This record gives sequence, C-alpha cells and structure tokens, in this order.
Amino acid sequence: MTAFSVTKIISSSYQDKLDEWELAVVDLFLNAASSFGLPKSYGQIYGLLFCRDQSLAMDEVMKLLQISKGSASQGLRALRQLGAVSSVFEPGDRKERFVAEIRLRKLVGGFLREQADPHLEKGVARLQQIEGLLGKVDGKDSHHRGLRRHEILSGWHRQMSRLLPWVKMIVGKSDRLSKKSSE
Amino acid sequence: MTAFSVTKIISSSYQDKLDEWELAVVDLFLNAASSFGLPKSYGQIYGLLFCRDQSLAMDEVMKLLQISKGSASQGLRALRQLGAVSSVFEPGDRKERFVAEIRLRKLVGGFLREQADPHLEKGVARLQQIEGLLGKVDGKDSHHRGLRRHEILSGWHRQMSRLLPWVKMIVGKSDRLSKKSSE
DNA sequence: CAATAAGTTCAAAAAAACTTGAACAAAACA
DNA sequence: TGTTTTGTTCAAGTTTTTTTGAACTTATTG
Repeated sequence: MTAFSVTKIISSSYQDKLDEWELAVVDLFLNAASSFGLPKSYGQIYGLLFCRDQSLAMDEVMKLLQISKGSASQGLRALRQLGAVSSVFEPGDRKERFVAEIRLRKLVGGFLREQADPHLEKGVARLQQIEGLLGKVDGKDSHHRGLRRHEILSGWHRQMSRLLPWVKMIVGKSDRLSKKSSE
Repeated sequence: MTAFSVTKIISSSYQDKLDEWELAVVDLFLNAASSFGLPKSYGQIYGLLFCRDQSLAMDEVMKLLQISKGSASQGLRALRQLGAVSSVFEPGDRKERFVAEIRLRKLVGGFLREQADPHLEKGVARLQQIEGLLGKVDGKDSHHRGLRRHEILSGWHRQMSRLLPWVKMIVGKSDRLSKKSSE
C-alpha cells in the first residue's frame, strides 16, 4: 500500500475520541433508539454520524464508539435500510463511508415505512383470520360478540391507515429555523 | 362466607377457556403490545378484556390467560395508568373488576401522554445539557459544529411537539362505523 | 496468483426484559 | 380481634434480545 493512500490521509484527520457534547448527543440517540424499539447500537451509530460533517467509514465508527465489527456492520445496514444513513464512496478509496440523514421528514418517513406499514399489512391478514374463526364458533352469543369486536378492529385499522399519511405530511412542513436543510 | 356470594355467582357464568377467535384477538394484541414496546402480557390482558362484554376480576384474568399473579397485577395497573383499562366495583363485591377502553382516541391519547410526552420533556433537559457542554469545548471548529447540531435538534423537538396534538386530534374524528362507541 | 483489505454472517456469550411465586400489606368480615 | 380475601412487591428464574468475534466471502492490490 502507498504511504499516502486516501484512507490514511482522511483517517488521520480524526481524533479517536469524541467531544463531550458528542458523547451527549450519542447518548441522546441511544435512548431515542431504545424508545423506538431499535437496538441501542443503532442509536449510537446514528448519533455519531449526526454529529459529524465528514463521512465516516465502518472501522472509524467501530473505533470511536468502541463497538464490535458485527454491531457496526449490522447497524449501518439497518440504518441505511431505514433511510437514516446513506453511503458515499470517496473516489480512489475502497472503503464505504457513511453520512447521517438529518431531514426529519425523511427519518420519520423511513421509520413509518419500515415499521408501521408492515404492521398495518399484517393487520389485514389477522382481521381475515379472525373473520374465518368466527365461522366455526360454538355459541350464538359469542359469535355476535366476535362480530362486533371485528368491526371495531376494522375501524381502528382504517383510522390508523388514514393517520400515517398525515403524519408524513405534517412533519417537515414548518418554517425553517436553521440555515441549512435540517427541515 | 355465605354460600351464594356475588363473586361465586358472577364467576360461575364464565368458562375457563377462550373461544378460538378470542385467542386470535389476544394474540393480535400480544403482538401489537410488543411493537409498541410494551410487555406481551399487557397485550394479552388488554386483548382479553377487549373481547368481553362483562368486566373481569384479576383472578379470572389469571386463570383465562394462564399468567401469574404478579403479571396480572402489574399488567392491570399499567394498563389502567395508560387509560387502556378501567376498573369498576360491582356493589357487594370486594374484588376490583376491569373493562377495556375501546375508544381509539382515548387509547392513543393515553399512550402518547404516558410514553411520548415524557420523552419530549426529557428532550428539553438533554438539549440544555448539550448547550452546557458546548461551553467548555476545546476546538473552535467543534464548537461551531456543535451549535449547528443543537439547532437541528431543537428544530426536531419543536416539530415533534407540534405533531402530537395533531395526532390526538386526527384519531377518532372519523364517521362512526360500528353502532356503539368504538370511535 | 498470493496477499491484503473490506465487509458479512452467525453461533455463542452477555445483557436486558419479562415472568413467576412466595412473602408481605391492607381491607373486609365474623 | 383473629381469620380470610384481595392485591402488591420484588428477588430469583426464565426468556428474549443484543453484542461479540472468529470464520468466511468478495474485491482489490502488487
């Protein structure tokens, strides 16, 4: 390897420890990830990338956060799938490098697409299953009760389906506060 | 104890096993609870009560779902706290009995109040903490970057604070589908 | 082509979350 | 007041989830 590869040059411009405020931001996202039902390491990784102007490669993420190769690899993949992170390739470098998506609308949209939408789809199947089971029910009383519950659940499902598009619309429609594209 | 206490009379009108469709509904709520970050047993308990017209007492919930005293007690308490379940006292009975809240707006409202609102409040504190740490930062570069990130996070916080009231409004504002108050 | 580098996979270890049940407290009864 | 019923608490056990790291695949370099 050349003594002055792009990797070396770029890497050398980073410290191997975080500023205190960066640690606080990473911790903030760690907690946020937890409460969204995502692994903490995802939050840490996103938080780190969120703090940085320059893209980071996987090994830098590992070193800065002191997490394993496996966590870094899986976390970055999942975050990209969610649209929370995107990868860039610096020309002349083998490594894949990552940057955080900071437009809230994109983040919320990705989360809803990957987490909420699948649940709604499974909901349809479940409602049909319940409908099926209501056929072979013993008592007439229970059957009637079941039908009423099925109607209620269908109504909820419909309302949730209506709500999600609104959420996607509302988030990110406000006046700009910060200068650059934080939506 | 009197041979014909109210408890005995009420209890005897219940089977000790669920209909198939009820099992499916319980399972549906078990999964729903998981994906909202709540323990599965909370979902089961809510699902059971959701199926029933009559209120159930804790021991009946335990028997029907085959869960422990501890789970039943904690689950019912948490669900009441969330506004997903309310308790009623049949006159002349010592036991506390429970019914499910089936108005979606109440459910969503309770969930947001108990889960989302606290996070937003903690968020304020965290933003202040970060602001504080930005004071004692070494490099001028990092300081500037930190300020920009703080602005972004503040913007997100503001937007989320705006979103929640909308969600509470939108859910439950639709035309009625079922006859009785399922909102 | 061998050697090196980047990234993925997955079984096992570690950590976190949930459930259980026995001991305890509080209230109602007789 | 002593007994019984109802409900809570929490340490220990169980289950689930997350993380780790060694082995592996793929791609690049010399």
